[in-house]
Amino acid sequence: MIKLSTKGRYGTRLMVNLARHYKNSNEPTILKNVSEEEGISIRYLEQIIIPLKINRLVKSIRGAGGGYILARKPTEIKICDILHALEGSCSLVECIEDETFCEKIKTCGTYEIWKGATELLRNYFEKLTLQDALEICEKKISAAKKRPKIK
Amino acid sequence: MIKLSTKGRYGTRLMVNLARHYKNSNEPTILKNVSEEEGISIRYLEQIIIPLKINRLVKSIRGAGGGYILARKPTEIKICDILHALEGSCSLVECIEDETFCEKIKTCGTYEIWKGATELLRNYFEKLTLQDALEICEKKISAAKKRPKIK
DNA sequence: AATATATCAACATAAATTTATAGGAATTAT
DNA sequence: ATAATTCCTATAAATTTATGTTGATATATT
Repeated sequence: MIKLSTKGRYGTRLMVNLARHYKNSNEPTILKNVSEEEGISIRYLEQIIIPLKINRLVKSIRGAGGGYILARKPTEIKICDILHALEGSCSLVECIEDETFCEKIKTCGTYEIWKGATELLRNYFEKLTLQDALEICEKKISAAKKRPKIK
Repeated sequence: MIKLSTKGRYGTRLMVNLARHYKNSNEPTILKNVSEEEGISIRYLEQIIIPLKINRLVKSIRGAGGGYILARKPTEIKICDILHALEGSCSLVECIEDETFCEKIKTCGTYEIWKGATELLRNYFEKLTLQDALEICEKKISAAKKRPKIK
């Protein structure tokens, strides 16, 4: 019903992946590796990373030894920035961004409901950064190592 | 990026429309009228109302003089019920409903982020009822009447 | 200088899902 | 009987999701 698109999901995972490498070294990360680690095809990643580059969330380095790196520190990249870059909006329904989208706004009983939900989400994603995602991620990985899967 | 589907949007508007008639009389409302008032095709409304009927949010009366009526009072129908009926879930990503959907959950840094957002939304839609939508709607309509559009 | 590695770009296409329309069968009040 | 209405199934159109192809461009390594 309310679904985050694959672009949003994959794009965020791509950014978290870059953030992990960013922390370990400043070497650029190649999409081939991201593809293998995240299980997303390179072709699709190529399409998804374009808006992230346009919005200056990542930098590309061409040629052999090239790849992608974060344009800023993980603490300075909000999840909201990523979602916004990947589709230009974070609103649940078109009419919130574009009031001409639906002529019934003036008497619609649902408009305010979707607007409230959109603001909740926007506020939530404004407060979260890549750093938060990174910390969640590393916590889970180290927990998985300490408690190795039996059987 | 994060979009409410037309089923969710139209279905909720359909329910608000029924709620308005519910208040005024107990006569069943026909989809033809809803279609004209909401600007949504009858054929599409017919499809959308099926899950609402299955989930006992509306009752249908067949034949001439038939139509649809709310199964319960507007105060007793949560927006969450409607959204849930229309797709079986209110979660932003599949993996929250179905943990087998993605094998990377154990180490994914984004899972908790989407889960948090989903819970925010769910909590929000749990607290809102059709009655709330109805009140917003009537407030707007009476405001529009008092202050008629000049020009 | 040649080679290998990557991004970059512009397409094309295919599969899946969502959105929307269409035709007619079944049911019921009048 | 007739008209009104839901109910059921099919299909069309649009969009999203994903892969494939070809080749240009940039750069590190040999």
